[in-house]
Amino acid sequence: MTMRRGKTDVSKDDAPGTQSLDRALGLLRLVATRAGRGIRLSELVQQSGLTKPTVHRLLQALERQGFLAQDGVTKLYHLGPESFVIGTLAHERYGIHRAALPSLSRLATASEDTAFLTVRRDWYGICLHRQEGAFPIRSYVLQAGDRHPLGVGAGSLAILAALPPAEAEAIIQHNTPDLLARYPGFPPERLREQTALARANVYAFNPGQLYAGSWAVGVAVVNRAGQCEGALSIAAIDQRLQPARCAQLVALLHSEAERLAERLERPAGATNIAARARQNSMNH
Amino acid sequence: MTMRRGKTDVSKDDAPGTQSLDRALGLLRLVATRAGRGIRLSELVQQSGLTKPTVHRLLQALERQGFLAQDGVTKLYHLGPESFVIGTLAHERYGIHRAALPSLSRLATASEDTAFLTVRRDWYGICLHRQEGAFPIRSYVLQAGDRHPLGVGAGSLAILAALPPAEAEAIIQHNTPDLLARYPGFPPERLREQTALARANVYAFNPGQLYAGSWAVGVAVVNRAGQCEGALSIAAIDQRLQPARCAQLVALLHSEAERLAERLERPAGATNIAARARQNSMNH
DNA sequence: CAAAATAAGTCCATATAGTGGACATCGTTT
DNA sequence: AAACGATGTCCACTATATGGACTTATTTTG
Repeated sequence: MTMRRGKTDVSKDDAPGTQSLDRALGLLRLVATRAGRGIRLSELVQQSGLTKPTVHRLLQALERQGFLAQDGVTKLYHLGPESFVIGTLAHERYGIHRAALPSLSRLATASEDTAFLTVRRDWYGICLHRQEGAFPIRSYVLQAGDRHPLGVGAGSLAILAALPPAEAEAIIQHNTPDLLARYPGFPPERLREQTALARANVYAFNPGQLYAGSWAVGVAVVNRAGQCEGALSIAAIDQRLQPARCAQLVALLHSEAERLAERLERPAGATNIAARARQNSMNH
Repeated sequence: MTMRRGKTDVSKDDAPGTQSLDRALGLLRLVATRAGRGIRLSELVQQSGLTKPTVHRLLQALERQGFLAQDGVTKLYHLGPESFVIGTLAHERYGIHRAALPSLSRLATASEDTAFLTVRRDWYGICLHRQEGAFPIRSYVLQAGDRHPLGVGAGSLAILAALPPAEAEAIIQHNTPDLLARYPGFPPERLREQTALARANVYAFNPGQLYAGSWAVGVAVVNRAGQCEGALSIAAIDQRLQPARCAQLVALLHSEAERLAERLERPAGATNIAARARQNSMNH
């Protein structure tokens, strides 16, 4: 999440020829983090570590191109229509979100708590969707757009545990500095234990480690090829995740994860690939 | 669609301080155009008018950031996971796509032809989704991601006709050079006639003007505030769009457009608990 | 209601960061 | 096995993005 300028740059954006592009896309991602709420220029300056003129200029360009939109009154920056279009078109390849919506609805309705869809991206888990249930006490610990190191949070941990052990270990090692610096509740050693436990249980459990009182359970969505596509999870206050109920919810999650995996096997509107490919030669 | 380098630059990307960013985002958009199919480096070079090293470097950066992904075997560039994430998060603000899917399914099933969702972006109409029906003869004139000047195509024309006349006229004037250069079937004068006709009919009709034999009808999706959010359309071969059947399809489109408009009135991101709970019954 | 503080937005001299011609490499076609 | 077409790389040059200093708008405070 750090984007320092100058030689002290920590993040390894060191490939040449594209500094401003990296910066701009980083900003775009930051705005996405606050999806629906909007974000102020000053906060972007602070979060990115860039100077104000630079941030402003990049935001202007992103807005001109339609990837961002600024509210004329509040001055808050939001995702723009092009972001929506791009994402909609990407759905053809990464359609888990669309496919997961019914499952999330059912989970939220049945459990009355909050259901989440998390996907992996590099060494992080990203919350793509949050579906609230009827129960009146809700935690706002995890919002759509939030990204945490894999293993931090129930859905994220479920994904980590579903990966080949060697890969999971490599990810933990990669994330170690970040974990030590920003996640006091998640020392790498503890993450290893919990990953092993989650692997054995075939579900992940987070008893309020990120924020006390905010508990959650999650299960991975694994396709026929054995690859993990994401995770479904349910968060609730601790009283509502005691063993008996927890087991029920895990069963529910497993059943929905399986349904979702099946649905992913056959992408909804897609025609057969060969026909599509042949169509390409039609365009001049 | 033109991105020439040097002083001859035609497109007015002339705001300073962000040349490479503009170029990169243009490339991202080009890749999105070929969503699902992928696009070659050489084609991007050709389409963008940029040099090969530049395109390559920008693509590398976009890939490093996750907005693009390159197929290791075919070398084709596709939209990457970050594009999907960004778009998913933007859905909260621009959710017409998600909301329209059931309508598109019903339209494709009922008509057996191909149903489209088109949205406006600046002076263009963008095809966001294509839902194929059972009828075996299908045209591939319009694909998800394609963008044409507003008025070119049934959905696009429906949007143009739904705008305030003054705005529509401004759009046509803005697009005039592009229309004359690239759309021989759509001289501005003809577009004016057709817009007026579509406005009077409350549906748009395209009798194979883009490609002979590929006919289509479209209607605008207008919210309670009178704003046009997009358009639904159906394309078929000419034999299947003769007056009697055309009238049927228009009726079908109107009913779906109305349902969609209603659904858009209560955005999914609203905090209202009751509304949320009601949203849950979306699962089919 | 001034005055101070905080935020957004702008300018322009400077050097750093991106550019593209030329070259290297890989895979396919004849 | 030689020619072609495509992707990918290098590096000298200068066009380009940068950010310190400044202005303007909006909110908070004494």
